[in-house]
Amino acid sequence: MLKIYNTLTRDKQDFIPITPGQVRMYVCGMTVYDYCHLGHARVMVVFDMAYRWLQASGLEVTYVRNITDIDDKIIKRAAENGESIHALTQRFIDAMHQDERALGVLEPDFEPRATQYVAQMLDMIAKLEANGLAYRAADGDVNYAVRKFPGYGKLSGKSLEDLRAGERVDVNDGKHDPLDFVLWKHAKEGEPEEVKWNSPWGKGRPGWHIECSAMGSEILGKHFDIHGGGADLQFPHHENEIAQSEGAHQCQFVNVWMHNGFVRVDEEKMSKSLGNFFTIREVLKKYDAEVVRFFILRAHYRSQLNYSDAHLDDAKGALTRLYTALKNLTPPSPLVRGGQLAPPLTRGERKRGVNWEGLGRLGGVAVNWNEPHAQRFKAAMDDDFNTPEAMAVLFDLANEVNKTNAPQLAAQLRALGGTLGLLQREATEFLQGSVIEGLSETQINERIAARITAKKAKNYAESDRIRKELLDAGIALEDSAAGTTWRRA
RNA sequence: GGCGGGGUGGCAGAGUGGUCAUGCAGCGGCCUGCAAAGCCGUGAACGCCGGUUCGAUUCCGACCCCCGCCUCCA
Repeated sequence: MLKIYNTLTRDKQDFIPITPGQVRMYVCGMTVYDYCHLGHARVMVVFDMAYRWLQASGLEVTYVRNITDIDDKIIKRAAENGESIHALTQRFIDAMHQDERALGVLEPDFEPRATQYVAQMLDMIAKLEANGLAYRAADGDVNYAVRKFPGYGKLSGKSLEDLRAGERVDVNDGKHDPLDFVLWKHAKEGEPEEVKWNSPWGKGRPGWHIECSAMGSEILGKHFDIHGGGADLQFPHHENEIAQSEGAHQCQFVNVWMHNGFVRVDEEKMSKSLGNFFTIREVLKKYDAEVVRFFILRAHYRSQLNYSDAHLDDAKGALTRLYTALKNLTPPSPLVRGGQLAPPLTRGERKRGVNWEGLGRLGGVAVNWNEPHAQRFKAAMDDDFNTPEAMAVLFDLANEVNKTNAPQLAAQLRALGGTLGLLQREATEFLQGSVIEGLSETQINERIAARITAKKAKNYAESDRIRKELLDAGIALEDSAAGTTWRRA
């Protein structure tokens, strides 16, 4: 039985879908005005992991992750660049998809863009107004009247009084209460036509919070199973979503709220506002994408994760151990193409019936769920997606593989790794790496041949010299009964 | 200040009322021409102070420290 920690109730509870056998999950995605950083990578990977595990558990999952493609920062950035909003957002949406594919993140079932759901947002604002929860302020904006919604603060555990005490808000602009938030921003002079929509309240654009409420309920319904996002969205974003959705529909919005922990750098939260972020593409120049995915999944999704090169190196070493166990023992996933990390199935592929058909079927290698390691793995994952524990099982299994050389255990290792989106490549491809600086594969093989000749002549000084030379070039040699192989050091 | 989450061995990171996390690093051994990889063995931890208990890192209380949210933020 899968248990999930629910931020709303602050405890781990059995996960019971609203509709038996089906899960509807919504995750707050990116605001696309820049490249994604490692913090975004964590959201993508963490909820991709959850998506995979829910499916592996036999549930039919509808996964929605939105794109915010209208927002103050976007407008500002487009103006700075002298490019249209659409051109800017499309550019970064494309970049985001590239990053996701590299990290082995499956495409969500729906990726709605805010600008495509303005009608639904207006509809929702109208409902809120009709229910006495929204009002038009003197400055023309339509605001949510926080005081009128009795449950406000239930997610974040804050009361309106608490919030007011700690207020650092500026004096305002027509709000009845400083904590009221904007649902509809009225258009101002000088703003491009591209960011204006007609509404009963005049031309303008939607506030950020209403976007997710509207897209979520439009695609998944008024009441759905799981809503996720980064821990920083808990307040006010998710709190406001609850106020909007429950205020408009008069029913419970979401059963389980999931929040992932932050990525930190030098003991500080990594964020755009602090300017201390590493973009995914920057990191991928230096580290294999699967190493990054492994690094993220090696920590529990709710804990904080400190980023540093040393930690990435550590993750690389650990993943190398797993792939070493797989070396020469199992075929790679047939779905791996061109050395890429387990690529996502496209919607088309899934419609044609290409899917996992149960746990671990990613690469066509099925998990044997009766096997003890698989049972431990499942128990760990069912306990609030305890990926660190599940990975420990993977290492235990790797040890068994190394001892026994049993192909079925190696296949099991690969299959279990597949449920996390890991270990689907050919082992030597991972171990040797796609980019070798300085030496070509031919050159490496020439050196190895020369060393073998020297060894046969018992000229160990020369063979050791060649080995050292290659090691200095980042190539480690390994002799075995079957011959000499190499990997990147 | 309010609310929330933490402090585990050299590093990373799970977990548990009473023999094992796991990975990297260390140490000893096997294997090897020597290495590497692998295997076997091994040292090393639970912020501080009380309490409950036969026994607490794990439960309870106080204290210290750290982090996040309260402003856009994954």
